[in-house]
This record gives sequence, structure tokens and C-alpha cells, in this order.
Amino acid sequence: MPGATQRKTRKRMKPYENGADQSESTSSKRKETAENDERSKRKDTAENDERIKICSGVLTRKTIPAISVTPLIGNNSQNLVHHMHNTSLGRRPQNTMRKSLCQPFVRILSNAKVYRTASPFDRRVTAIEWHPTHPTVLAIGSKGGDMILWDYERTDKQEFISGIGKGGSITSLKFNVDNLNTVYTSSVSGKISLQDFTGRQPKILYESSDWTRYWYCALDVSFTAGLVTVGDSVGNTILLSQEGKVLWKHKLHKQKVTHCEFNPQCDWLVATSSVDKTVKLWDVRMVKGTESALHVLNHDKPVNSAFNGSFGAYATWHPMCDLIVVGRYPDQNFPGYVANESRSIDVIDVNTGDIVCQIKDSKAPGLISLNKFNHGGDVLASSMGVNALIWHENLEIERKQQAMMEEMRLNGVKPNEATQSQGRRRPQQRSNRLDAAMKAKIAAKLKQQ
DNA sequence: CTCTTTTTTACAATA
DNA sequence: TATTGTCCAAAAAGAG
Repeated sequence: MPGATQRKTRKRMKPYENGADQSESTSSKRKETAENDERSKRKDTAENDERIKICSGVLTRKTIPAISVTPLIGNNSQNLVHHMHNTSLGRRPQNTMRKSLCQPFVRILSNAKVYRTASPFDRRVTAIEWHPTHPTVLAIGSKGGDMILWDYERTDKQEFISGIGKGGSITSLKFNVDNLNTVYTSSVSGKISLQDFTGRQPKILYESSDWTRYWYCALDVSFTAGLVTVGDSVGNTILLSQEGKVLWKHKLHKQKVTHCEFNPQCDWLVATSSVDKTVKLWDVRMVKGTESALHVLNHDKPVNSAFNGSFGAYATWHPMCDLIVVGRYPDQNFPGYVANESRSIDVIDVNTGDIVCQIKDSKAPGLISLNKFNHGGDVLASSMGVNALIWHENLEIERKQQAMMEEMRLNGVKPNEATQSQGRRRPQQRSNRLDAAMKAKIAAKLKQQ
């Protein structure tokens, strides 16, 4: 490929131009470049903005996941009342209890299929948040700053907020529990705002002095403390009051803060993650600088990567049990890689690191970059490029599969005919493989019908 | 160490 | 089917 290097260097001129622009940093110049970029209306469809936000150290991919705000307090109680009490205190249930809690959800998730889709934006979906009280409503933000309030059971109603287009990317989104028509947003356009789905003007809580250099990558709100945490593109973390008053601003990380989050049970405890390969815990009441960290978790890789082609994806915890989900591109270096496997959403048991099931649908072939469970933990919202997907348990499919299994069993199809085992495997693995092979057979049969 | 410049990447839009 | 360009990135390499 003689032209390859040439192409590359030419290609790279663009970022430099942008970079030079940035250091000169006049806002008028910036506006010009933004306006010049009308041509790039559809260029945001590449799946290059996947982010990881998981528990620390569970996955070791090119990019490493990072955040867990659940306090690790042991408990010895066995009965359900104690269990619920402990759960409400944020304590984690014991192993046996945890496993039994997971099972029904794993079953539901393995049967999940694309149930609804929405593609209201011309750019990728960058943020998804479930409505705190309405079970079928979500707020979705896009790379261009557009947002919708989407009820996936209704087609007649969709509130829309227009963004600024290129560079308006909504990096984080949080419903305002004091007024559920409004959402707190952080944006690449350098604004922390409270936006209103009823058409009122947004309230700007905080604004960057130079949004080409400092933009906002993460946001969380504690409504009990009345506080907002914000992470920016160069490592600053800012604590605001809910009204937007700056309480403090410190450079707590060397590089971009990719995520920040209040502990839901302890509203002064905040976790931050960064591409500087650390996750840090803070007592927001007493932060003076980097040295104020309560705890630092070091990783050998950045906690987040948005580079085109990296394996990262923005993963999320299940609300009820220790499962996480993460979209994945098939990777030869990944343990358990199967040739020609399709892109999937992996469901991972946090305690073992095992992939307990995969969520797939031929209707959704793209890379899933964002996942958010509903509050019940039985419905999953995902982003796939410009699309938002709702995954829902498909009982019809399950019923057919069971009938088929039964039929195959009666026809005398033995499990060991379904797969050619290569040497010895651990029982658990084998059963998973059999399951997969069985399902593939069933799927093929169903297709024939 | 910090700051700047070059290299990296696999997908999807385009031709 | 082959080619091109991403992307308000991030790692690696280079410079001081």
C-alpha cells in the first residue's frame, strides 16, 4: 500500500489544525469551525465513543472498567427481612443469596430481544437515563446535544429538545427528582445545565470559560445533599450546589475525568474515574486537592477509552444483583472467543467474572455502546449508533425454544451430538457450550419453519 | 517530570 | 465490492 502513509499523514493534518485552533482559542474562531462543519452531519455514526464504567478490576480488556460505589460491608444474616434491610443499607448479600437473586434475572436477560427502537437523532446516542417514576419513559441524549423524552409504549408522544449539532454531545444526564420534566446535563459544549422538556429555556448552572479546552464529561446529582459533581476534560472535578453555586473546583486527576458518581447511600461519598488510570474516592465535605482522596484504586489501563476501535463500552450494574452488562465487539484476544461470533451484550457475574449470558438479536447487528437497566432490572435500554433499543424478555421465543428442546429430546438428539468437545472442560463451561449449541440448533430449526 | 507531536484503529459512509 | 475518513481520542513517542 504505497499510498497508505501518504493518506495517513494527510488525514492527520486535520486534528492538528483543530489542535492549533484550540490553543489559540478565540471563541469567534471556534464558531467559524463549528459552522464550517455542516458537512459532517452524519459522521458521528462510527462506534468510537464507547465507554466503560464498571466495577474495578473485573474486566481486563484494552480499557479497564472502573466504578463501584457500593460499600463493602459484610453481613451474616440469612433471612429475607434481614437481607432486604441490609440491601436498603447498601450492604451486599451473601454468596448464596446473591446467586439465587441473580438466577431469575439471568433467565430474563437470556431471553431478551429487541422490543422497541427509536432513532430520533442524526447523531449517535451518548446518554440514556430511565425516568425515576414512569416505568416506560427514558431520557436520551445525543452527540449533537439533542434530547428526547421517550415513552417506548407510546408512539404519539415524544418531547424533543434540540441541541447545537456538532460538539454539543451530552456526556451525562440525570433526571431532576424535584421536577421530572427537567434533566441535569453535562455537555462537550462546556455547559452544565438543567434542561426542560416542556419547552422552557434551560438553566445554565455552570459554563466553561473555553469550551474547546474544557468540556464536561461526567455529572451526578445528589438530591439528598443538594449537590452536583462534575468532571471535566482536563482532570478537574467541580462541586456545585443544585442551584449552580461553585463550592469547590480542584484538579483531582491528571487527565480527563470520565465518570463521577455519588454513593446513593452516603451522599458525601463520591467516586471519580479518569483516563489517568485511577479511580478515587472522596469525601466532598473536605476536598482540598489530590491528597484529600480517601482511597485511590490504580489500574494498569485507563478507566475509559473512547478511541475508535477500542474494546471499551459503557457498562452498567444491574439494579438488583451483582451483574453487569457491557456491549462488546468480537475480539480474538478475549477469553472464550468463538470464531465469527457476532457482536453481543455480555452479562457478567461480578463475583466470578464469568459471562453468564449474552444478549443478542439479529435485528440489532451493531455494536452496543451504552446500556442502562430499568429500576426493576428486567428491561434493558441500549444505544447502538444512532439507535436506542429496548430489550425485553421474549416469552414467545422462550416457549418455542422449550417446546423444541422437548421435541429434540424425544427425537433422541443427545447433547454430546450437538457439540464436539475438545478435551476436558470444566463442567460449568461445558454446560454453557452445550446450551449455546443447543440454542443454535433450535434457532436454525425455528428459522426453517 | 510536563508539554507537544505523531501514531494508532476498525468501522461505516461513500463511491 | 474498494476506498476514505473519523475523532472536540488516547497511546506512544519526542522535546524541553
